[in-house]
Amino acid sequence: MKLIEARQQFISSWGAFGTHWGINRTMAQIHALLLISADPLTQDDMMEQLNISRGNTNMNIRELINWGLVERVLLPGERKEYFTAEKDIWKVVKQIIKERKKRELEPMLQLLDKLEEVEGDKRDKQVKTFVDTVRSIKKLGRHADKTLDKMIRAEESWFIGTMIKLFK
Amino acid sequence: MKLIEARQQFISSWGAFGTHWGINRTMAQIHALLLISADPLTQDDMMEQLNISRGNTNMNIRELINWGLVERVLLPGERKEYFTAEKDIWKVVKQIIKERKKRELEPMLQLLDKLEEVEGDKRDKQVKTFVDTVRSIKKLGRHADKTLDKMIRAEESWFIGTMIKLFK
DNA sequence: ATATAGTTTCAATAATTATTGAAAATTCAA
DNA sequence: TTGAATTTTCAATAATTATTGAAACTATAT
Repeated sequence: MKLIEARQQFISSWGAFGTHWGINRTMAQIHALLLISADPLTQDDMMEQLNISRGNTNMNIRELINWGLVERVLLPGERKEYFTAEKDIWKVVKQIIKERKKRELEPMLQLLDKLEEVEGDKRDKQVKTFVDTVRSIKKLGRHADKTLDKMIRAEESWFIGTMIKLFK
Repeated sequence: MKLIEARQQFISSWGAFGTHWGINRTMAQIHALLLISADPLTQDDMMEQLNISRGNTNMNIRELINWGLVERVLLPGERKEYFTAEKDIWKVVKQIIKERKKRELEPMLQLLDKLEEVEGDKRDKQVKTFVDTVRSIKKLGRHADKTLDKMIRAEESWFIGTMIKLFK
């Protein structure tokens, strides 16, 4: 397979993969393109390579910057802005975990705290089932939260080494 | 907060949560409803409680069954089908991991194997960047795959105990 | 200051995805 | 069998989400 075709496939499946995880296709494709580009790219480079409009490109680049996955690079003497993605995949994964934890897991845990205090007689089967479900989700959620916290701070080598020992 | 309101909030946020992870709102809401229902429900129960059509209910129940999160229950003497969700949250999490691993992680790893064999001179900067990126994603992906395999087989108590020691 | 290159915004539109509801198929009891 | 109850399918429609492109804005060079 030629490089050009392999790149195309990579970008396209990264995009499809993203959509399965609640990330829009274009955002995932821009990320993919930057991951496999040796040098920083301009908006126009991305528009051309991915066949997308200027507005779409711009919005999704900024979203990737918000996620901490892409950064602006200023090349000396150049007027245009360039963009580059973190290439260290372990760092990328940690960054995504960090963001999703903050955006989704933490608010969910806060809600569960509130819902656990529902009024009513625990001898009522419906009340009991509700409270039990909320409690058990909360318990697992809190463990996940702590575990992910530690992962975010861990080195890849440590992580992989430990996992190998643990799960051998 | 009254039970009725708490249930409503739980269902609604479980639905919103799902949409952030590529799961459709209705499917997540049906799952939520079953999780907090003491007894099995019929399609009509769900239609009424969630205000959704028969077709939508039916399709999403079957999808939940495909995911291994819900099962049909036949009550003696009853003509109608009843449905119930696994209440053990650790089992639910393991089942979701198992399915997503099979549906998304494994095909991605297969693709990466193929893409790694791209033609071209490794001294070419573009080729090198592409291959390096593919390799590093593959490496981390394989570790994740193995780790998740072990998780799927683990007991919750074992998992939590180990994680606490590990990450204390 | 003005012109030009570059970036951002956002209303309009397109594309995608979810939902409905009625018809078809299935199941089961009489 | 027949027919009522129940489940399933799927074309049509609605709702949601993504994308465009042109205008507004900003930064920089002359």
